[in-house]
Amino acid sequence: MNTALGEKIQNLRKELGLTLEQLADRTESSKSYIWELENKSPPRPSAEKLSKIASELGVTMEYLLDQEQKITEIDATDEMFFRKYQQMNPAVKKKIRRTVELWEDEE
Amino acid sequence: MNTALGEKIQNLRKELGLTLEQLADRTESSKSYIWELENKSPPRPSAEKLSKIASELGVTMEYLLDQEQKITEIDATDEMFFRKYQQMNPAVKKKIRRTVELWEDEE
DNA sequence: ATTAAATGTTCGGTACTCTGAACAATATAT
DNA sequence: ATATATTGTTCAGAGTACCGAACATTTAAT
Repeated sequence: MNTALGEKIQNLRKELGLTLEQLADRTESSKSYIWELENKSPPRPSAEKLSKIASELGVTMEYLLDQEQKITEIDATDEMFFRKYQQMNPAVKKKIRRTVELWEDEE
Repeated sequence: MNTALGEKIQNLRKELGLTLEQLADRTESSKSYIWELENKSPPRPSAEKLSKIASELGVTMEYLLDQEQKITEIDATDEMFFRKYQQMNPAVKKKIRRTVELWEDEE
């Protein structure tokens, strides 16, 4: 059985191409526990753990917890793009920003 | 002994003129537990509880937890970039996304 | 000054978080 | 096809989040 929180974590983890162990290491967790969060019900992690996990996945804790789909003006595709962008290293980010500036006025 | 999180909760609670019992009732907690959070060390509440408490106190979980940890605050520059990106028309957005994908693995 | 009401504190117990280590499955190489 | 490295899954147990109920202190009233 799968919960909303578990699905979100798993989706984000895979988007970032991380294994359970990698995410576990980066969040001072065990991989068995990350697995439980993703697959077992109901996951009820500590605020500390969830904070680290959210941070590593590039989202807020609120996003992970929000049961009902948050009604936000942010389009899902854009959001995914932004997460991906955020994870990139500063030099590449800068390059992207400069490039985008060139296209700023394009129709 | 008092921790950062405990102090923040207590300060906010008193600012709002709430008793332990009132805050407990509004967050599906017991007053003894709220007291522990405020006064005992180290407080390590579940994400669920902290979410309700933060919501009731009118702050984010991140604010309550924020101290030395909190690695990935959303960078202001990134956020500005994202705003700009969102305003652009769909065709250009797509072009940007494709470009970024190409640079995804760059050093 | 006494009493009652409201608020805060302590404490024992239950249920659950989180771990390490073993086991299972899948991917990758030879 | 077989071996081995990588990733995912299960599980027993240590430690603690969280509760209810008793106890203590402060506040407010008479």
